[in-house]
Amino acid sequence: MTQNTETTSYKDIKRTVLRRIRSGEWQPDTLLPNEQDLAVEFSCTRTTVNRALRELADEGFLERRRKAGTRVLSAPHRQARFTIPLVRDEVEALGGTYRYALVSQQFLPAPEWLSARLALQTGQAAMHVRCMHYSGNTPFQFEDRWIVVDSVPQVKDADFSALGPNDWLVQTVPFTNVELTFLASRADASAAGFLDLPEGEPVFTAERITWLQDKPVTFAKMYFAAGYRMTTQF
Amino acid sequence: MTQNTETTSYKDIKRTVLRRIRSGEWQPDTLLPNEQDLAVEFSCTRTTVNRALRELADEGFLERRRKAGTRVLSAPHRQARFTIPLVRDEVEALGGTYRYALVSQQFLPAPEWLSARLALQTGQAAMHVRCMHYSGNTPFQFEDRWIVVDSVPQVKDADFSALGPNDWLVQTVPFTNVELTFLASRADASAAGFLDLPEGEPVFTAERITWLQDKPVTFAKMYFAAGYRMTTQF
DNA sequence: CAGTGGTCTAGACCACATG
DNA sequence: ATGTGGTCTAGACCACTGT
Repeated sequence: MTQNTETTSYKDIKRTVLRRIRSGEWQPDTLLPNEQDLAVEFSCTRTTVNRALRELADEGFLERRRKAGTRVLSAPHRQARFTIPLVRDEVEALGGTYRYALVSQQFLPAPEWLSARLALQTGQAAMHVRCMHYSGNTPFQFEDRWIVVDSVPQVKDADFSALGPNDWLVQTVPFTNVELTFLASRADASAAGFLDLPEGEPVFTAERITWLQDKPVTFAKMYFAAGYRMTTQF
Repeated sequence: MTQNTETTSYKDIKRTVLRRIRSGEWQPDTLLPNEQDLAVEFSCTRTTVNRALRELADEGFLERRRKAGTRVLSAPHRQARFTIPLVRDEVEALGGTYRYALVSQQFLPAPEWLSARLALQTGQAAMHVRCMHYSGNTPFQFEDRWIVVDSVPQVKDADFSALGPNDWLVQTVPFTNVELTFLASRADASAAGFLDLPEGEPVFTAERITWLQDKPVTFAKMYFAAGYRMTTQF
């Protein structure tokens, strides 16, 4: 029997199981039939059932334990997954027209706080870029970014007046590790000015540090406009 | 050949591949050998290699396309995964001693903003609970929660003086859907008081709405203490 | 067209946790 | 002690897509 005829595939099984959970047929805490029985019900091998249930467990819907069996999770320990879209995509998804503007671009020795944060040598060269992302003419995000010159020598000749530093980096250097942090900060004078907020206003802020095999590439701080919410459903 | 002797398992393969990526042996954009060749290298079946590579692709390290092969992702489109731990666990993970305190518990008709948010009938009954979570004697989180009585009738007799409403809910009602939102808000008088902040201070805030099969169960707003950061690495 | 990953089968042994 | 999920094998056919 091949898999593209009327046979049940692991995706069909996932769909069916999910439907039973959402419809309430399998309430939270319900113990599912074991893999062998489900294999009979779906007329496929246990391997296929196993894959379906394993993925549903990965996604946080089921809990599986040897001997105890598989049950519907009542209080999903599910991880929240936030897609971190590119600013442009996010603006357009909200129905706006994306516009980029460079604020300043300057070649400087890394300040002490940055050296400490990224484990740089004192006074290592860095490119400091500040820029704005708009939705139409409404400020959407103010970006304050440092790029480590030793890790990205090409940045000395880069021009960020048309292409944003994030897009430029993605095209130029790969990276292997990312640390992403969310916090609430207070708008300082420049952020407040660019985002058109009173100074001291709460601002949702994301910090992103990127490495290429243990070499720090960039540190970016992104200040979002008033009212920004980061939402996920699961 | 069985899988627990010295044979390579899919986890070994994942580890090895990840090591090669992180060490730079397989730079971003590198094309990996095909599954058959890797199966020979690791002396296992293609099925096993497939599982390892498939999972690494799910986790955002690789990109796989038929005919084109498998390559190392240069700019991972990876989703950020935030584990949302229970407050108690989070406090203890940071080395603190967790302490809970009830602030107020009151049986009220749902206010208009809540009815709108959860699609309730006007004036539907709700339980309003406010409480504090401490790390030692330091405020950690202020929680402001509404529980929909029609969805959770038992809440009429619940007593939140010792057990927090979140723990109580987890033990009492299952839920199937969650919406989680992060934002930066301004500390109002009561949040500021409980968190020991100046009024108007930026506060990292999480909102959580929970449903059981389309019936809204609870709305919770959690205000974190000053300096709170939510971090993930990937 | 041909090469790559995607999936399924049928069977096996094993690890683990519960009763 | 035993039932459940966890994993592997060996082989097969298929789906997609780049050349």
